[in-house]
This record gives sequence, C-alpha cells and structure tokens, in this order.
Amino acid sequence: MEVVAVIDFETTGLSPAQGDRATEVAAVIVEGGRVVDRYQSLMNAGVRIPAYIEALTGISNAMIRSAPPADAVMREVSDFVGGIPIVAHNASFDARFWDAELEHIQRERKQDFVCSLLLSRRLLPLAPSHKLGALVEYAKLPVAGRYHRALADAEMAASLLLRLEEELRLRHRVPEVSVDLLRRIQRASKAQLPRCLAAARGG
DNA sequence: TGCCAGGCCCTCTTTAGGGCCTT
Repeated sequence: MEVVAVIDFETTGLSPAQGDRATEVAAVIVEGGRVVDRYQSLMNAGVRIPAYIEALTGISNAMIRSAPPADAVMREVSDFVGGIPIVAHNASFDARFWDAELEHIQRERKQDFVCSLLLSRRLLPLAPSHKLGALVEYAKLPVAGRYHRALADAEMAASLLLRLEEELRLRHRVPEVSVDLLRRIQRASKAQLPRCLAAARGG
C-alpha cells in the first residue's frame, strides 16, 4: 500500500458549523506496514472545552491555555501530512474539522479521506461494534495509550488499517492493496462487495 | 423562543425513521 497519514482530532464538540474547534491533533505516517513518523500537538483555538468533554478526553481548559495557537499547529500538521492520502476513523468527522481548521489559515485540503470505520463495516462485519476501541479489542490490536487522546487514537487507527490490509491479503487473497482499492471498498454496498473483491483478486 | 451535526446503513423502506459513529 502507498504511504498514508492516519489522523485524529480531539475537539470541543461534534460540529465546526456550531462553533466547535480542535483541541488536539495527531498524524502518523504509515509506510511499509508500520508507523514511520508521528506528529502530535495540543492546540489553543480560544474556545472553552465543556466539562463533559474535558472528562471524556482528559484535555482540560488549563492544558489548552498553555498550548500553541491553533493556526500555528494547523500549519505544522498540514505541512507534515502534505498531499498524501489521509485515513481517519469516521473520516467524515475528521474531514469536517480538517477543512474548518485549514480555512482559518486560508489553506485547502489537497486529498480525499479514507474511512477506517466504513472499511471495518465491510471487512470486519462480525465485529460486535465498529467503535475504534471495540475494534481494537475485537482484532486484538495493541492499546496505544489513553482512548480519546489524539496520538493514541491515531496509532490505534493505523494498527486497524494495517489489520484491514492483512484481511484483504490473507482472507480475500488480494495480492496488492492500494488506497484506490480501499476507496472502492468503502464506496461499495454490501451486495457490490464480492464483485469488488473479485476484481481486486484479478478475476 | 426554540433549536442545535452529518453521513452511512438497515429495514417492519423509498411519501421514513432510527441506530451507529466521531467529540
């Protein structure tokens, strides 16, 4: 598989359209079946974190007060990721924040997102839940740290991505897994999936 | 004042509703 960046945001809520902002971002570069580089930073966007989200993530308002400005962090992380494909767990969420935070620094996204949640629903249909934590447990992946911290979640989503690649190679006998194949799989309906995989096998 | 996300997916569906995910 080509080089990809797996990213994760912690935020003040669910919707940038409602004024929510990022509080932490992490990106890990996956190449040759392993994580080869990492970026992580808290970020101060000047928006108060609700108490229940402080409890969820462990990221407090005090921690954010001493964090670097959100704009500076977004310049760094978007330079770090560059134009390579981005993977995230429930990518529609992270893509909305990625786009909204880039807009604050007058930048635009250069690539599409791949969603490990949609891929897991296709490729690990028997998992009792497709939450990141539940998939880590189901697939017996290493717990990389505290859930709901950006770097730990990005590392675990990267492990999940590699597990999905392995599933395609070993169970579905796909000789070469590409980002384009992942995009086709996440777009495919359950009924279309067998044909999609057969085409990827070369038959 | 009242409201408050959005996309995917399933089904007792398509003239719709509700659960799952992300924080």
